[in-house]
Amino acid sequence: MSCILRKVNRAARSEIPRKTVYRLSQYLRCLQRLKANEIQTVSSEALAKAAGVKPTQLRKDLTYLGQFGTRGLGYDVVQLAEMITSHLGTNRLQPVVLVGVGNLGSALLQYRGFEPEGFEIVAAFDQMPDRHREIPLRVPLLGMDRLESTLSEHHIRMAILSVPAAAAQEVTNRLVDAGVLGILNFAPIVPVVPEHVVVNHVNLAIELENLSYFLND
Amino acid sequence: MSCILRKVNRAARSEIPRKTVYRLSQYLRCLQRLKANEIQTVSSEALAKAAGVKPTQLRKDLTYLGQFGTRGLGYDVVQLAEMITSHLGTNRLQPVVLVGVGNLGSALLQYRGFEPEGFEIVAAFDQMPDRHREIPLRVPLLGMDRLESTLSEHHIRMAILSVPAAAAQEVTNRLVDAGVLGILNFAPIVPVVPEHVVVNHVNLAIELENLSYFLND
DNA sequence: AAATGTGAAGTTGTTCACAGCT
DNA sequence: AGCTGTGAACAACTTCACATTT
Repeated sequence: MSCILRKVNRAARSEIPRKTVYRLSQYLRCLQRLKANEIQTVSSEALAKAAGVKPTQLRKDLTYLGQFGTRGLGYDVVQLAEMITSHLGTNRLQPVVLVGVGNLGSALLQYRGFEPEGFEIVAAFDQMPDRHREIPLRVPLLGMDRLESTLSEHHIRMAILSVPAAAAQEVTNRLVDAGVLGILNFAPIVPVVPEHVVVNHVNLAIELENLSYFLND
Repeated sequence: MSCILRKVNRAARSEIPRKTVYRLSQYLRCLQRLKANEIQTVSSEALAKAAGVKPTQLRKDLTYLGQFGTRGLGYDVVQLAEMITSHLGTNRLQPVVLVGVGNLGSALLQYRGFEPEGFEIVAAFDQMPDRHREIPLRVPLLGMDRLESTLSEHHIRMAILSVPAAAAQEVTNRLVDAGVLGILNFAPIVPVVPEHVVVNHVNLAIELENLSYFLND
């Protein structure tokens, strides 16, 4: 998405750099695989290779969490994983809503990869909830009139936005007014939001286009 | 994908910075909307706002393409769009394959958003092509044994990788050996590839996790 | 007057080189 | 000996200030 697009509207809670936070998530995934294979210790070199970064960068990133390695040996897999989780994880296990169940929205509902990471899509919304869709849905699909009530009922703080460009700003406004603090935006526009709201952008078409640019002719 | 993850394995073809290339795609999308609304001229301030960047950054980015604005006036929408297209677009209208038709792969096949940007998924591959899937597929779904022949037949240069982590490296090797130069990777590992191959990463779970980190408690 | 184009300054992120533990 | 931790050097990216053009 990669890349994909990102935007963070305000200062981070702590002084951990934006990009480091991002990579910590990656490290955590690598550690989880190591743990599954019952590997107990890992060097910065090995872990960095698995995460696709340089060893020095990994070590620098980890210094933001404190000192955790054993010199001459490496890092304890379980301990390091817990360490990262405790920094990243306070906000996890969150309910999320998805707004806009067209092509992409349906696709995202179909995808179950959010759940293992602690995010549950509790409801989906669409202007035409009864429109025929080719896939069976696994969450309640509600009309837009139910948006505000559902958000407040479940104390929703995060939303996935997959509506068409034309509707994105208006829907964003409603989400923000109803208390949403973070939006994962798949719409191909950049919605205007207040300072306290964070928007991360994902645009698969741009990712492909970007990839194609970097191919040699 | 914002983020989402990215990795570019080699020097860019020209001297346009990585991040600028990325933003040029965004500018192009904004220009296309302006064009659709029959707006003929746009200032760096207006276009930058639509793209979610600062005006000076937009102007600096455009510098890499040459001088195109009229001082005191702004940019010609059509002309600027063509300009950007001609820089980004040489590699577009490309056939792409998708490997790994599980949850996420199905979701991506369902999504038709690649096509307007000139990418066509010509075939999908899976280890179990006959496994029951909940959605109807719109492209041929073939077994992995057909991978190499299809790639060479269609002169495929780009692939979307959505296989499980355990299979990702092996599939990547086969893609690379069969001549694939660019991979949009949704698998939660970083595959090792030769220098000349470019991999862009997209990880939706990490995007959500990252978003959640930046919410205030 | 209004807006672009751009060198220079500032900021952020990455890598190096090596000191310091185990 | 091996590997981490980190200040310092380096590189990339962003923003500013303002000259320049229409």
